[in-house]
Amino acid sequence: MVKYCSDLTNRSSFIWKKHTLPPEPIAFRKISKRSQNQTVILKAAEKVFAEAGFAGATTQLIADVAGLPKANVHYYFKTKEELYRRVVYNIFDTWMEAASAFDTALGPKEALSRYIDTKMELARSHPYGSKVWAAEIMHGAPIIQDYLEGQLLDWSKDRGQHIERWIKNGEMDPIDPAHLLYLIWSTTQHYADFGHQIETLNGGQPYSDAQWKAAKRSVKTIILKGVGLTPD
Amino acid sequence: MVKYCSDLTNRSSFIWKKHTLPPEPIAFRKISKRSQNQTVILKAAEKVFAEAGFAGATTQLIADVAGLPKANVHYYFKTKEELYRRVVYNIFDTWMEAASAFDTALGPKEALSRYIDTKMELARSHPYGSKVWAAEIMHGAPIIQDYLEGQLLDWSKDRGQHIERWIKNGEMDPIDPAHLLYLIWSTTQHYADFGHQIETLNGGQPYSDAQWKAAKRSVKTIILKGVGLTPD
DNA sequence: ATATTTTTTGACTATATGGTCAAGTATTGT
DNA sequence: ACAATACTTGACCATATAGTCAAAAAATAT
Repeated sequence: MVKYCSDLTNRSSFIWKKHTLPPEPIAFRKISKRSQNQTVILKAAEKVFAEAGFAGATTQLIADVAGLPKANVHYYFKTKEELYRRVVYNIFDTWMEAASAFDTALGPKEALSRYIDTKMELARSHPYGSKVWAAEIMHGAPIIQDYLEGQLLDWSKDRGQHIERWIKNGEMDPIDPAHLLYLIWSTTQHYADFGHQIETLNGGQPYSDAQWKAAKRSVKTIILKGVGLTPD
Repeated sequence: MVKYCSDLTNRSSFIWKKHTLPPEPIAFRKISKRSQNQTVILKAAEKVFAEAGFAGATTQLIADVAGLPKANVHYYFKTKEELYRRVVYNIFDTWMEAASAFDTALGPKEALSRYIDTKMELARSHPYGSKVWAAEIMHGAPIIQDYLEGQLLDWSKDRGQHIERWIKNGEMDPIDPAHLLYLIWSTTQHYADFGHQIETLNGGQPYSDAQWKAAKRSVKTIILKGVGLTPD
């Protein structure tokens, strides 16, 4: 895929007076329009898929949230399924990128600690993505199955081997690596997927910065101690 | 609601030859037919809602899974939403019943240990219910919000106070009770909600009895050690 | 036996929604 | 300036589906 500029660049947020300012480079504008609209639509779609599920998400609602007419959404994404695919792929990419925080060059304590932190931050910053992912898996991973069997399996095996090495070296207590990973995944994602429940039990208030910090600390403390490491 | 007999009794599993066997008591049969069909429909609905989501679940599919014509489903449950409500209420009841396994009369080790065991067993025996619950919360708890603010909040507060007492008595390490509960909920439910992912990472094989046992053991080990208790 | 109530079921309807299209507008290339 | 390309959008259509209904069958009561 060719990329002329970052999707994050959003030059349309400026208001250009006609003919009073120099035109942008051609290639830039050409791509910008597409990628700009696609980004807006993808963001809206992620939210709507998360809150209504695939079947409950209507292209009309996605269009409304994106602030575009429905036909325009279909201009950029042929079908609702294609749009959904793109959303799911983006989430998977984000997650795999975060997975690199599990850096086995560091010791178990640092590696696990940083991985948990990263996952918690992702739960906070990408709650919609997390929910879409959860729903995708719960429905049998119709779209992402190949990736599960490929990249995710490889990553899990690799990290599992490092964990087993640490255990053999006496750097942490013996535990089945798979269950440790599941525990980390589930706990961190819970703060996104069940954010509504947590908010309700928090007196209807969303977590403050301090509460997020405390949550991260609590989760890290239990898990690290749980595998025989000493949290700071 | 009047109940003449348990829903679990299923006398239709026998094949009665016409006029060769004595008829069942009238009151029994009258209710039996209703509750029997309702039970079948509710079970089918739970599965379909879990696998397709509320919007994706069609009454036709629910009827097919239940082995009945669609109109018959609507005879027992006026609307799809009513059927969904009943499914969600049943799940909540099951969960609150399991919540009593968190018996604070026992010490922290036994209480937590049994609660985790019970939740793990529930994840294994009621995976569909768990998924429906997860989706309900992820979509903002449109149906179950009142129960979250009532029963679940009360239960959590109560158990939280007991945990704090244990901590004060030096029976376990200091930890915010809310995060401990979330960690237990998320981890145990993960084995239901993300069962598909776990199965994929398990070489496409569902967990055997031994694997479930090992999973329970691993989860209990990490959590108990994580709060300063010594697992067996 | 007969009346009454409950259950069954195919056929039907109203509506919502994914997707199309063609006509128009804006942008870009020469 | 002009042609070509890319984007926009209201109107439209085919289909799927929640829910209805009436007529019949079965079960139950008297």
